[in-house]
This record gives sequence, C-alpha cells and structure tokens, in this order.
Amino acid sequence: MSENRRVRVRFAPSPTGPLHMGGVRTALYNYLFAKKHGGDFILRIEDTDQDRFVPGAEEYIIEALKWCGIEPNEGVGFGDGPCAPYKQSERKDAGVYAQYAKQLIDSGNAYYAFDTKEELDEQRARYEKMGKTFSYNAVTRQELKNSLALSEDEVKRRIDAGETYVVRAKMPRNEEVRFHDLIRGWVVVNSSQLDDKVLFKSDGMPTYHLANIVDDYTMKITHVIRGEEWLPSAPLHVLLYRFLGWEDVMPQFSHLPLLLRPDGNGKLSKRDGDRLGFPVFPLTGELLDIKSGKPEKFTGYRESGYFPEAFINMLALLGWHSSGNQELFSKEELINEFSLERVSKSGAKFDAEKTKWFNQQYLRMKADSELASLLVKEFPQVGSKDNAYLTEVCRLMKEKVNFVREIYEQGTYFFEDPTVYDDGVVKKRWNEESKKFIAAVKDAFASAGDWNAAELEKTFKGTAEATGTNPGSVMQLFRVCVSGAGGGPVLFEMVALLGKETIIRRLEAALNNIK
RNA sequence: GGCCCGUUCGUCUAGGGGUUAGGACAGCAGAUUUUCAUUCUGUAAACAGGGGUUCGAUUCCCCUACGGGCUACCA
Repeated sequence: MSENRRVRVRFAPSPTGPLHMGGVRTALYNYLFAKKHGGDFILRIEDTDQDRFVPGAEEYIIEALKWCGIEPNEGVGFGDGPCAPYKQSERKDAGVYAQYAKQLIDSGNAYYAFDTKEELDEQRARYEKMGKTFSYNAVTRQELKNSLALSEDEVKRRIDAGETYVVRAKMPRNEEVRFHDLIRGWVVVNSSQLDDKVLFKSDGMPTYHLANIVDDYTMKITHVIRGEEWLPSAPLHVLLYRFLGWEDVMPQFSHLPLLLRPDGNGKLSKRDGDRLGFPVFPLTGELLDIKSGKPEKFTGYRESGYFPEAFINMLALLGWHSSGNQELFSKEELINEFSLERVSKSGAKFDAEKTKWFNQQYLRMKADSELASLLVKEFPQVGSKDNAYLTEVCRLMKEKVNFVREIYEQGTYFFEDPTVYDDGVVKKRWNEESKKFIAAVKDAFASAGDWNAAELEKTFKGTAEATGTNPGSVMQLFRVCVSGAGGGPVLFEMVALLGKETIIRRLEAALNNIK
C-alpha cells in the first residue's frame, strides 16, 4: 500500500434489479469516506453477467443515489472522468481485461479450461453422492480438461478448433493469504481452501473477480468498501493483485456487516418488505425480476413519504456509530464524524419503527412554510387554501405526525367538513346535557367578537360555567363536533384557524347529525 | 458438510481488566395539556455458556453453542 495517494472509492453494483437499502448503505459509507478524505467517489456498473441484465436497473441506481444525495463525482450517469468508460461491458469491448488474463496465463497463474458446464455439474453430483463437495482446485485440476492437464498440442488443437474455454486462476496448493481489513482486522486464509475461480467466461466476458481487480487497479481505487458477502473471495483478490504485480497499490479492504431482516434471521431481502410492511428500496418502481422472469413492483422510501435526510441518517446508524450519544446527523456531520474503524462487525437488524422516528425528527426540524409547500405538492386539492392558512395547519400538525402526508390524512378536517364522528367519544359523551352545552357554545361563538384562541377558550369556559358543565367532560366532544376526530392539535388554536363561519356551520351539522 | 465472519437490554448501539454497564427506538408508569396522537419525568430491560490468564474478566485467550455469509462460466 503506497502512501499519499488521493483517496478514491467506488460503488460497484450490478444492474440485476432495484438497488436495495443495503446497497444504498454501502454506497453511503463509500460516499462519506470519500468526502471525509477529500477524495473521489465513483459509480461503476458491473454488468459482466449478460444473462442477468435487467433493463432500467442502471437508471434506477442512478436516480436512487441522486434522491439520497450521495452522488458520485465520477462514473456512469454522473459525468465521465479520466477512467471512462465506467461500465464493465464497455470496458470489455475496449479490451481492458483480455490482456491481464493473458498476463496471468503467461506468468503461470491462470490456465485454460475446456470443461463444459454440464461436465462440471456431473462432477458435483458425483462428489455429492460420495458425501463430498467438488472443488476445481489443486487436487482435482489434474484430472480435468485444462491446459495444465492436457498436452500443449491438445490445448492448441482445441483452441484452433474453436472450442470454447474459460480461464481459471491457479490457486497455490498451500499458502497463507492474509490481508488487513479496516473493520475486522487481520483475516488469514490458506490457499488450499480456495478453488480455481473462473476469471474469464466462455462468452468472452470477465467474471467479477477479474474485472473488479483490473478496474480497481486502473481506476486507482485506494479503498474497497463492500458487503460482507465478499469476504470469502477477498483472499482470491489479494492473490490476483500479487500475481499481477500490483501488490504495492492494492486497495485497503473493508467488509461491511450485513443488513438483517427485523424478524428471525437472514439477510434483508426483497420479500421482507412486502411481508412486514416497510420499504426495502429507496424508490418505488417496477423492474424485471430475475428469478420469475416477470416484471415486479416494489415500494420505495421516497414514495412512502420519507425525507432522504432521514433515510440516510437511519442507514448511517445501522452499522456505524459515533463515539458520543448523538443520533441525528446532518450530511455534513456524518462526513465529519465517519470512520471505518467505528463500523461494527456484526449484522444489524433493520427496525422500521425507528426509521419512522427519524422521519418525525426531520419533519419537526423543517419550517412550517416548507411543509406547506410539500403538502400542496402531495395534495394539490389543498392548494385552494391560502399559504398562511396552510402554514398554520402545518405548524399545528407537525408535532403530531411522522409524515407530511399525515398532516392531510389526520387533518382532513382543515380542508373539509367532517362526515363521520369518532364513535367512542360520541358514545361516551353525547347526551341531552352535552347537546345543550354544544348548542350554547355555538350561540356564544356566533356572537363572539375577537376570534382568537385565547378569547375562544375564555368563551368556551364561560359557557361551561354558565350551563354548569365541567369543561373537561365536553372538550373532546366539542373537538369531535368540529373535526370528527377524537384527537388533534391544540383545540382552540385549531378552532381559531378554522374560522367562525366554519365552526358555526360544523356545530350546527353536528347537532343535526349526531345521534 | 467445508471455509470464513460474528455474538452487550426486544431492536440499533456506547463502553471496556475494577463502571450504579451509558444512550436511542419500542414498552410500561406517572405528570401536564381541564380533550388528544404531542411534550416532560420516571421505570423495567443486556455482556450466549464453559474453561483458562489475573488479586480481579463483560472486556484478553481457548473451547462449545448459536447466528450469518460464501461454497456458479452471479455479482
């Protein structure tokens, strides 16, 4: 690892479906790390698997990163930089990988293999019958059809005859491979445990293993921050850097803990969201599902009403923690505080409830006027009210809700007269006596001079006193009469905002309609 | 099965050889708002188990258990 290199990290998803929140977190940590060190954050698309290519997935990834505010400063969809192209299929067409495969073969670290997929499947089945696991490695490769076992002439004949082949890495028989993971410390694996991974497929495409090493090297990547699922193949990658003579510029590795499902165990998957009722993806959309081969809809945080800041904040805390007790971080604070050393090693179960809490916190931090314009955007029908009214609605409601849309959903009565009245409250409080009181309050309000919260409260209490009613016993009922709902914002501020005409009209309606 | 990684309240986590093991979400209880879905206060809740090392271990080491990941011409 050479010193003083400009920090360069990459997020390298494959376009096989919608980017899920675990992927977003990986991107986020890469972004934070890059910004913290004044480096570059690159988006590279790993589309070496032609069979699993999903149209639209790449666009989805780009849009998701944009919405989250974690934009790469280099790469697909964000302006090409000095290392273009950033898509592996295009890099393959430019001949980026073939030369290195050749180099590996020439140096004796890789070889041609002619075994077909079917033949290998047979081997696997045979081994399984014996209770063993087949592995293409130092002990089996001599028995298989490859340039190590076959004669030179035979190999040449097969290639000249146009037979398809793959290139496999030749793993050393018995060698300690070690690397220092920034999150996990030293990881040591013996090469005897590694199999001869395919580096180049018979369709002419490199596999992930070759492509990511070549790309990270040519793109001058200094730190590889990726999911834990890559940990087992990291020793192979280390070996490839060594074989290619790039050990001195090998990136530092960091393997992130997985995001686990909230119930039971296992990593968070697509289905968990539908089953448990929370989004697993940043954006709502519909893409081809690899497994079923059919288009599939999925729900996103954006469409569910989450603020990107809240989403990011929640994600940042799922696996990382600052040294103090702070939980709410602006993006700038996250950048300042972030460090890989403080990323935890164990998987984190996702908690949908806490995610809502984060959104609530961010909602409260927003200005009432901003909430008002967000409200109009989501519910154009409220646009008929003037801005001051909407802003006041938001001021009153923001303490009660988690999402902008709930301002409308729970405060529909700010825009329409109620048609149904809270059943429980009506049953408990609606009787001849309270009815008389409501009628009296209506009359008192009708002749009210100053229409403001303090005056209205005074009038309300005065009426209660005059009719010998305990105010506490009728306040909620009164609220139900004017709003239909048993709960809501501070009562008399709400009444003041609704206005005299509306209140009188609604009280009359209540008197007529509630039985 | 093999290999690798992990294990502090229900959840996210702080801490770290001697602490009342801290915070947050969720829970519960009170208060207040003469209504409430807000707010405040309080409360319950954890170092997986067993061996070492040590004066002392939750913290370091080993084993076991449990969980997860990987084990494709997928990434």
